[in-house]
Amino acid sequence: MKSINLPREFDPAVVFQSGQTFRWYAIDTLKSDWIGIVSGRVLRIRRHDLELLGSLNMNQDLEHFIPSYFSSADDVEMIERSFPDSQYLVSAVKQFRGLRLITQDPWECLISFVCSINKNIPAISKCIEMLSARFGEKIRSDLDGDFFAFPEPKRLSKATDDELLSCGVGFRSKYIKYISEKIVSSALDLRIPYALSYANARKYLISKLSGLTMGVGPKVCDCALLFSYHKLEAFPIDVWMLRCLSSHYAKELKLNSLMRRNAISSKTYDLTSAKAREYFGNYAGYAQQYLYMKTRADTIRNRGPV
DNA sequence: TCCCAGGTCCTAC
DNA sequence: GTAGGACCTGGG
Repeated sequence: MKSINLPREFDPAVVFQSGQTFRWYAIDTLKSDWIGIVSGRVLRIRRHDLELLGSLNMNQDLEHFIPSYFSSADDVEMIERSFPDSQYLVSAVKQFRGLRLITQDPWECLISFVCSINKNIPAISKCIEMLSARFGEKIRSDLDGDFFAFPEPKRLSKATDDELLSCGVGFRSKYIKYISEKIVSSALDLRIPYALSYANARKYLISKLSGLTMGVGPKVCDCALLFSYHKLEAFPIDVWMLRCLSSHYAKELKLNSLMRRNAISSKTYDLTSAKAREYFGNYAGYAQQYLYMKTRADTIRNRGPV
């Protein structure tokens, strides 16, 4: 299997620890060697080369898939030049050089971020692994240990509540069921948002999936739009971004007392993310990701791992 | 043991 | 319309 070159501005240790994706694992202490399970494939990255170690279908077209998954067409230098003049953002970009927003499968991304609700990152990864091991197809590979693809909507729609609960999804089980049933019944078509603008794609997903105990609120929706549909204006606001915006951008964004609690209303969310899009520009999603990483790193340095 | 986690939904006011 | 609480479960 010949190896495929990755984008020049790409640091796996940054990209895979940025909370965009939950199925990449460092296999050396220096974090230069990684294994990931992506869309039915087992991939390995060593420095800047990528190999395919296993797949549901060995004839898969990696030459096409890899540039798309790693968003090779993104001109990161141009994106950074488009950012506003902000010292905090400049230092974040410097600290996390090599970051890219990857382009994942929307279904896996959506369910992963539904699983992320009120969980920490290690717990999210574990939950997704358990779902895959229980409901996903086994991937043929030469490596020790078994690898499983992320389960298909059809399989999850048939899962019983007890089966889902055994994977640690907790109260999110009903969300997972509803969403997969909507896809199986064609009431929701995850291909549609590709062709829509950010605003319309968001309207589509929210109209199909918000309320009615579907579990997709503004934050989960923005994560799907940014991390799988590559809508780079999307600016997901979570607890970390709330802290970041209120500590560093309260004046620039004219925010008043965001941090009432560890949550914001959907109206405040929409207002705040609109201001952030205006301030950070067309690539606000990239700015968000740099800021997310810096805010977490600063917090961890001050008070230990979170 | 306790607090909190890449939020969302529901209820009471 | 919105503030406050509940929610499964597990990591630290």
